[in-house]
Amino acid sequence: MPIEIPDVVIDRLPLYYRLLSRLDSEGRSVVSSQELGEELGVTPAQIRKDLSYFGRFGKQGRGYSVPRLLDELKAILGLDGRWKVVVIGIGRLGRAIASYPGFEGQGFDIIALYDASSGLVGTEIEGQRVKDVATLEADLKKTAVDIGIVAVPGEHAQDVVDTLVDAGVHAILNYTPNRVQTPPNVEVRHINPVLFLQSMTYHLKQRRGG
Amino acid sequence: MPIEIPDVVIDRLPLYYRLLSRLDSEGRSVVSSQELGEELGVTPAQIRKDLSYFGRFGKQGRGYSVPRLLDELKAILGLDGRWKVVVIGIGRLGRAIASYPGFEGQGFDIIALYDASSGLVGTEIEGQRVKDVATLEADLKKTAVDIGIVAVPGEHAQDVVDTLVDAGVHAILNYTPNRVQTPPNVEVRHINPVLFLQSMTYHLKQRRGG
DNA sequence: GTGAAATTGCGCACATGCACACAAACGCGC
DNA sequence: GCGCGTTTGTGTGCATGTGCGCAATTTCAC
Ligand SMILES: NC(=O)c1ccc[n+]([C@@H]2O[C@H](COP(=O)([O-])OP(=O)(O)OC[C@H]3O[C@@H](n4cnc5c(N)ncnc54)[C@H](O)[C@@H]3O)[C@@H](O)[C@H]2O)c1
Ligand SMILES: NC(=O)c1ccc[n+]([C@@H]2O[C@H](COP(=O)([O-])OP(=O)(O)OC[C@H]3O[C@@H](n4cnc5c(N)ncnc54)[C@H](O)[C@@H]3O)[C@@H](O)[C@H]2O)c1
Repeated sequence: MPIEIPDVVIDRLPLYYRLLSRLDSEGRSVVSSQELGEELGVTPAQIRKDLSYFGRFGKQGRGYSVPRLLDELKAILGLDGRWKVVVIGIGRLGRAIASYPGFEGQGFDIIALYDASSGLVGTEIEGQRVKDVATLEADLKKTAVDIGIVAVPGEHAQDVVDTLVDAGVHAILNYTPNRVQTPPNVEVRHINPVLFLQSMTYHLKQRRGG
Repeated sequence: MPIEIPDVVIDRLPLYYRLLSRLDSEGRSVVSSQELGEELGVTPAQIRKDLSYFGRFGKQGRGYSVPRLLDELKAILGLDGRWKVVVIGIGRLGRAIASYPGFEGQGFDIIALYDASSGLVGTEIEGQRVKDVATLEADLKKTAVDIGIVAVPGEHAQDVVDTLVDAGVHAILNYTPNRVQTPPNVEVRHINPVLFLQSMTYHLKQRRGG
């Protein structure tokens, strides 16, 4: 690997991908970095530079072929296959996640749901039988899973993550407010709406007080 | 305002705040930037510099008083009062949000729930009567609201946001996958788990393919 | 076929954010 | 009250990321 690709670039690619998907479904065949930039609120130069890390996909004087660029991004991000996902913690949030069509639609197959409550285990949620979290470890050893989505109460997050990581899961989406420790070769993303609210209140306060 | 405070700094303050809250509840009275840094995975210098934008809260040779620093952060972030929040779209996700105790516990009062479905309007969710979204505009004019949480289907997000913004709401937490346009004086945060998954798959692919 | 308009890819300069390192300040033990 | 270990606040250099500007290339009209 000659050049190292910055993480900020990787984080922007899904945004490009999403916009390209929309343009493609609208039948657009060509688009310029200018137009992409306007739509996403970033500079055209930014987009061109980001894409140039991976190849020369555009044509001068014309722009980018929408289906071509979409395919390239698909390959770069690994969205040309399907990924196996499990959800742990099928409470109110977990149920919303399990029923969200946006995951399946984007190549993420929710192959199992896990909970610890005896009242829930065995029931059907969105056509899936909820399994006992006690069987998670054994299941993971039988069937490799790519991504774990964690929606248990915060105090159990680390335990669940440890089980996932020990069984070879290398990507975790953590909905609990607790930070979890993982080895460096595991990707973790935290979703905590309260942190967003708290940074917004700073700005609200600024606007008022001056 | 002599110095401009970078947004990245503001975004880190809630992390510090959360850790300080925990330490405070554990009875800790003093903490060093070293220890804060270890816990959060950032350098001690980073933390000291961030805090120094707002004042000199530490004591050399000792560290920071936990209750003192907690109070300072509370004041800086505007968490010393309460904020009025409404949730629009009381589907599966909206219900999970409405029932999440983490908002009330941090000073965010969910004062009303809105939906468009006649089947939902009038029903009780978590002790709140679901109101008709048609009354949102009029309600906002009567009672000022600080933050709007949007959990409607993506295609209605812009409409709902326009209503909120027109009525003077300056902070929006958008759970839909659609980006929304707002004037520059409105704070918007997007929560889109799919974007996280898609950046994680890039890294997963890297690890496999090399 | 030729000139004009458009748009990419990229070198380069600038801005921003981060970590280091150190003087100044504090607490504690004796 | 003095010296030693600790830790802050900040000046400074460095790395990283962003935007500008332009040559090279392509399209299109006539
Ligand atoms: N509801 C929200 O909008 C929201 C928002 C942000 C964060 N969160 C976080 O998401 C998590 C879940 O929230 P919720 O509202 O769905 O809570 P919930 O109480 O409705 O659901 C939690 C579920 O996890 C199960 N569980 C408990 N321990 C478990 C374990 N060790 N293994 C597997 N399952 C276990 C419980 O049986 C329950 O079904 C919490 O950490 C919460 O802080 C929720
Ligand atoms: N469920 C998830 O985990 C999840 C995850 C990520 C994103 N999202 C997004 O969150 C949003 C809601 O998801 P959901 O699973 O709760 O969907 P849902 O269909 O269960 O709920 C949507 C609710 O919005 C109401 N609604 C529709 N139009 C409205 C309007 N104009 N004003 C007010 N209310 C209106 C509907 O009556 C319904 O009750 C969607 O945009 C979805 O893409 C959901």
